[in-house]
Amino acid sequence: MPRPPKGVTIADVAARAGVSLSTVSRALNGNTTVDPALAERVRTAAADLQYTASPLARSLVLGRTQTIAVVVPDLGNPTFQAILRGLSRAAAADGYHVLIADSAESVDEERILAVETRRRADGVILCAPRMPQDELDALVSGLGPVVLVNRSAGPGIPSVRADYRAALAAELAHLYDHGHRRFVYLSGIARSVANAARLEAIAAFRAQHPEADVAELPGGVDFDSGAAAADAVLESGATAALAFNDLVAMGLLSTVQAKGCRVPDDLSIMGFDDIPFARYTTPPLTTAAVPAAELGARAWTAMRGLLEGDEPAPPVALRPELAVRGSSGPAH
Amino acid sequence: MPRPPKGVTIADVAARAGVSLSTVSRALNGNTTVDPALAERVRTAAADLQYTASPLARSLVLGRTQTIAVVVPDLGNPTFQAILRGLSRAAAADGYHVLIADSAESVDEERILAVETRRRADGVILCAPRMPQDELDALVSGLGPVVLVNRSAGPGIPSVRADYRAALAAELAHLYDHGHRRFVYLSGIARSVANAARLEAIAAFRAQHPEADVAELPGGVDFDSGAAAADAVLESGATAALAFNDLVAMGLLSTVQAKGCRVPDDLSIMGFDDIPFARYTTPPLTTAAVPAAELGARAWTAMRGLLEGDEPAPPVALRPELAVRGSSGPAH
DNA sequence: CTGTTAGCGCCTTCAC
DNA sequence: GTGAAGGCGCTAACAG
Repeated sequence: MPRPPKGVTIADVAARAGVSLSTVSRALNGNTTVDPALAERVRTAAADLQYTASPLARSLVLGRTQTIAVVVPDLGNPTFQAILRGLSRAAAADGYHVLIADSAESVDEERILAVETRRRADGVILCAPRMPQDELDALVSGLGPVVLVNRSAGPGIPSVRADYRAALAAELAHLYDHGHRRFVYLSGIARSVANAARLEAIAAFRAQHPEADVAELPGGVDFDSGAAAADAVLESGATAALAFNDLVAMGLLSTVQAKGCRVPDDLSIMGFDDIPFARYTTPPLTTAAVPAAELGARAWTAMRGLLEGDEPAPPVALRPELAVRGSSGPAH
Repeated sequence: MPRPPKGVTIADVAARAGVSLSTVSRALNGNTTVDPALAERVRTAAADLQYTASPLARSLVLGRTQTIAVVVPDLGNPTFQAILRGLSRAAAADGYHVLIADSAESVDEERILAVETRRRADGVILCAPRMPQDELDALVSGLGPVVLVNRSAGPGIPSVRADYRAALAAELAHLYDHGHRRFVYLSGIARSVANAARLEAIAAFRAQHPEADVAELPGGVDFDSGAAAADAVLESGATAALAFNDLVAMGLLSTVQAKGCRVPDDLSIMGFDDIPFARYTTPPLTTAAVPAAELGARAWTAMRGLLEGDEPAPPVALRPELAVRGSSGPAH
């Protein structure tokens, strides 16, 4: 029902209203002043025919698609889902559509998809955590309107990110204040910027608290990596474990408990991200709440600015808030 | 780097190769037989100029966009995320792009978005669990290629769904076989088809086992609704609770345990969906594993068939598999 | 204020 | 096999 019967074009409307194509175009776009009587005739004709201008034809002539592309490494990752959600709703509120592309964690695909989707959209919002900096720089340089999520690349490119460094620093400080002196950090992907930021925070912490001991344990990004690290964590003698993200923390939490370790009495565990289920573990997971949906919304805001010809927005760094829950407590 | 400097058009390629526009078009599309030598010249010219045909112009003249639209009620819902993920990857494998639209749980928006995105895409895949059947029928009738997820609407409209009825029946049977006779079902949204399917399964179960008692408790779809139902469940005297979905089950699980109820000894709890975290609760949640990603992939397959002019694919109903984990056990 | 004329960039009959 | 011309549906100069 709600669709134009076959292919009603602007010419049909013009014919029915007894005016020219341009008049229809103008009346419908409220562009130039059109005689109110004619405008009305056009509008009713359009309504009768259920006419809507073809977005394709419009895009071609206007040079803009009212669409933005979003490239993410994995649609299955809760963080990107939240970003996408915030982004999508913010863009929709401004009448923009969202084209998504899942690179399946492949850097090559990320590059290809960015270029390809760019041609169907007015700009691209890029989440490319693993792409080497030089490749990223090269990519964005020729891409037109780009907003980076959790990355940066030169002053002209807006970037929204979560301040991982500050967040991990807050976690460490919180634990330190509660008497913890021996920590273990389960690192994520070694070469990611997100991991680098965590390491910076750790380095600063070590400098500030020479008596504290922060061990690093290589790991992955998922539940299983956390589970796999359980023995090593327990053997380390640490009283507190900081995981690269909530999934890792949950894997660790679940596994150490199964081995008889009491959380938080024997071991405090902190995650990172505050994915929806973090509050539902037993005990609920203490974590740094990354405002992913807001990150997405901010990414859109920056993109909209670019599209409207504003100066590139300054980088925004959202400070994750510490969500203290049951998985962390004082050291014993 | 990887982008055409400004706006390289087919004419530029033609000029550089010393041929006509048509030849370029043909050579690049491998359409008609083109002199191999010329074709090669065209290809190198195109490569030199980094030329790629404008998808917009192509879409306009060809009448297809190589894009499909997906309308979901909430991008934040793990089930739709999984569907989207499977869909997106399957479509990408066939060279199609995905335009997403989040209706924010609004039926009105669903309708509007479906119509609107349809014009920018070759077809739309619709997840509209709450839309009344008559509205749905009216909507799809004029929409062109449509595939429905977890809904159906007439023989011409392909539909992929999870067989919720069979799945809940399997859950009930499993519990019954383990000695349970008093059940409580936490219903989801009353008017949803997904809930109706569950109720059918319950009705059949009651008919088959008159001695069993299945109480219904009205509820919602999220963790909090499950938590809120905890007291009522405990007071009901049931030995097994079946939740509308995993979120509800997790809320219930967490809350009854906090009240001292032992799971599964005092109460067996079963969820529905098998969202990624279901296996990570304590104890791990028994649930019916809805193959959401495959549902998405199948939706794409059906859509591709439509796009290629095949007969509408017959409805597919994927039978969720029972994932028996720690939250369920024999009745005591 | 309105109609006519060019394109936007591409593909596809038509003649050659 | 190749080029020239027309048109996909629409908007933006131009006249009038």
